[in-house]
Amino acid sequence: MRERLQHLIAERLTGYAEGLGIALPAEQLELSEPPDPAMGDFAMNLPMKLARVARRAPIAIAGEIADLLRDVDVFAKVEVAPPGYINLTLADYAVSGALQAIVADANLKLMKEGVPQTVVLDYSGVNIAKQMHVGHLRSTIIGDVIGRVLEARGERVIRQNHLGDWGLPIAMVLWKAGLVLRDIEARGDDPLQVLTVADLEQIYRDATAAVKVDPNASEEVHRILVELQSGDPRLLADWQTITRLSMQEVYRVYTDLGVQLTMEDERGESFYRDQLAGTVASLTACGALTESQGAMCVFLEQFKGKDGQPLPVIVQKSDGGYNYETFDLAAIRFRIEGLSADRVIYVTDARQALHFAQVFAVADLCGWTVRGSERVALEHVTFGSVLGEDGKPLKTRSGENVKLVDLLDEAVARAYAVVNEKNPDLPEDQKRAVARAVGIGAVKYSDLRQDRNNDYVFDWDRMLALVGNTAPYLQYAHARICSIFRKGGVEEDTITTAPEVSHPAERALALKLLAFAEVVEDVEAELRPHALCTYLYELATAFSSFYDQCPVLTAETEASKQARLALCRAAQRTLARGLDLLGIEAPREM
RNA sequence: GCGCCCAUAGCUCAGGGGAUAGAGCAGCUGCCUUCUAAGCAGUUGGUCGCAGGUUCGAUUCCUGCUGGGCGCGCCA
Repeated sequence: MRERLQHLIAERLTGYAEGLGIALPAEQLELSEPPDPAMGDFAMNLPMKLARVARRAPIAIAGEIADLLRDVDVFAKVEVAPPGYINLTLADYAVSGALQAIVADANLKLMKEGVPQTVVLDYSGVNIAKQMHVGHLRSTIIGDVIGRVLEARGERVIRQNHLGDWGLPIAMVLWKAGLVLRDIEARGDDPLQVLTVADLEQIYRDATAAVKVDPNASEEVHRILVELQSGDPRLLADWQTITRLSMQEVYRVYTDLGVQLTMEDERGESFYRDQLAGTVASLTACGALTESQGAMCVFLEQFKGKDGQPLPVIVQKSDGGYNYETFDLAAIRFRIEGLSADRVIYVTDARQALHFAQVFAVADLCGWTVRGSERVALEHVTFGSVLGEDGKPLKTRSGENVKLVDLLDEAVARAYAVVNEKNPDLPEDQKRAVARAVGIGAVKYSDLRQDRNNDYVFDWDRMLALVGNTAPYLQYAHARICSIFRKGGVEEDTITTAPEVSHPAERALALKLLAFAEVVEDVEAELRPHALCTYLYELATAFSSFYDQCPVLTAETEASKQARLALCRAAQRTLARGLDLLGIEAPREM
């Protein structure tokens, strides 16, 4: 709607602008919301911008522009307000018609025009032999929302779960896990049944403790890493077991969270093991490599270290092994050549910003990102850390952090207590389903609603809140609409009436609904899910207010009832779709 | 030392060159014989960290400072 108005107004004012000697592109027209809805539906500050170049009073220009817009059909009211605003009120038919056009589209006008891009989306990136704790939530759910939004816009998304499955920590676990596994096999048991990731974590902690005090142990672990990476069959078999054991627990969490990653998306560090030597060779071929202190490095002038000297990107360690720089470089090549990516998005915490900036620069340096006349975009989508009560980021492997499964269990338990109290007549299995949707939704939303760049201190009550600006508030609005349909015996798919927009609350709701597509566009452009949360909260607020003031089933006339039902239908579909983009369920009853 | 991010109401956060800076929580007042009160309506609460600069206009952009977080050679 906003975009259509911009073009319409730009067209109308072309002649006027030319008179002032100014070109007027539609995008340059800023249409904002007036501070008070009573002033109008849209506000334009163009007169103040023109006043500068025209060297005339803004208010006079506003008056002239208002006169030019006054006879446009879609405007019911065009008013000038000091110091130089023009407030526009749309005709009811225009609002209603625009909303009807959106609802007529199965995708609510989210799909973009043009050829889809292939977007490789790297997120979650869980570590093997480590339980997911609250710090792992962010990459997983922010990445998931980005994937859903890109797909809704029509892009082809290839998800990649870059597992931490081939580094030193794995060697630590393998070192101590061998005996445990032999023991289990001797008893004829299946390790996948009897071992848990918590066990692996304990093994890891024991190993790190041993390595700390014993230099021989450290050597042993490094030897194991080399043997694993050179294909020792026994170690590989154990590694496989540990990986599957870890991932089976990860998938339980993904399922709880409604995260769309599957085994097909698993492309961990180990996947690139046979491409590492080739990657280094390719760097040599492009003349980027230098040896320094026994390690093979790429030095980039733009990155300086503490001493002010250029910082190396180490791609092969002095012991001949590879590190995560090499894995990421190999992954870039694979994603561009093997997966035909037009764009690669990394959803990783902000602390890795330097790492990715370096790795991207190396890829550019060697021309890997050039394809024909196009350049493949490599983007790091950063996010802040989850901090402990001391204000420090949660340590990755400390083991004292709140486990994700515990957080989700608690969330569902608290939600169940509320469902049980508010809606005791609901069948038991439905109560459980609602509790899951509400509890998990609350956790995801509490993270997503905040700008991703900010750190936050982990807090149970904040993450599990069920009132105020939370997922349950949005779900509640949705459930209330469904309840109207249920009580009224309404076949919602058969609604074809135009929505009603005469009451201020109806109008506010309708106008909010008109903005859905542009918000999703914005979320896509900036890769910032919290903008969608903000919008959906405002939408739910507009609905709740409408719900309070405008009876639907007992509306004064049958025509009004039908038109309000149409408005409800639009709100319900938009809320459901918006929640779906956030990966949050929208129960029809709660 | 260099680099990145951050500072807005008691708390948690939106906003981002333009009209009286907005929500949630907490506090106070009303509203359930009428579509789910997980709600609605109202109200209290702010020198937008400090100092300069650009601009008709700065909380928003620029510079400096203060205070926090993070990163900076063989962990990932």
